[in-house]
Amino acid sequence: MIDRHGIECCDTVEVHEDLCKIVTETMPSEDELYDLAELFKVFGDSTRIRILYVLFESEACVCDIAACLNMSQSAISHQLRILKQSKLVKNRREGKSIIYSLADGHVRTIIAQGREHIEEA
Amino acid sequence: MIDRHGIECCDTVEVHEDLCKIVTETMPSEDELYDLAELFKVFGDSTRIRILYVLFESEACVCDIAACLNMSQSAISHQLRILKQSKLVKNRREGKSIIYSLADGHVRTIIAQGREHIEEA
DNA sequence: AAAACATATGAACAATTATTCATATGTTAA
DNA sequence: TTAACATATGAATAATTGTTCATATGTTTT
Repeated sequence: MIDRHGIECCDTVEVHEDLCKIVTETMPSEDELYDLAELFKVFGDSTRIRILYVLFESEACVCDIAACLNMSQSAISHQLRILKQSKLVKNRREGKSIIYSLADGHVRTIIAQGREHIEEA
Repeated sequence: MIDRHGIECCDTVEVHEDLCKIVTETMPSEDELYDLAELFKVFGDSTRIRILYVLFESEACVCDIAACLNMSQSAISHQLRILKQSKLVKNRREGKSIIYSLADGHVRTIIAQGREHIEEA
């Protein structure tokens, strides 16, 4: 049995083909897989996770977050942009400041599940 | 008010300092933040997500997974190594093959939450 | 109006990473 | 033992990404 890369494959052909059939049926679309990976990439940076932990406690403006995390305004602003693009965070203007807050309950759940996994392992 | 980067910060000093205090208390340790980010990075690649979707259906050997996803054996093997390091996947030998399977229920939960978030947005 | 404040953003650089290619390791069959 | 099979892995390359620096945008105060 030869796959499309020209590599011979192991001999359990029946199981093999059944599995491929089921998988191609249940696998999300290319677009959705891409979006999913993009979403998890956003969680894959400790600066962004720290920002989310700040917002777990309270909404906050950019300079508050920067001060709490002891990082530059620019770095935080760039990261907030990414968090906002993936709709994990929303913002509103209040005078000169822009106040950021969590957009969604999923953020907490996803991070909680991640921590559980790590603690178990 | 000047933060440690020498940038002037906004004027709401009281709220500001209270928030910083609470945040530093509730924020996980540096090590745990790093581990968390590392874990989510693993989900942040569509090839690895596809591999997980294969394993949602059934345990499978490397060449089965490669064939299902139409990718090279080497690419899949490299990615399985990363999935195993983060304990999302486990393996056992069976003759010439190495059979991979999900290590944990958290994998399904985390991916399900991710999909929910995307569908809502 | 100008000055000060708060945030956003483009360019650049360093660091990380996914895949390919070649090859090594380990298992089974002849 | 030798050949074939299944998987793992090191090196190399291309692509992505986080931060800094400089500067732009938008708001408020004087």
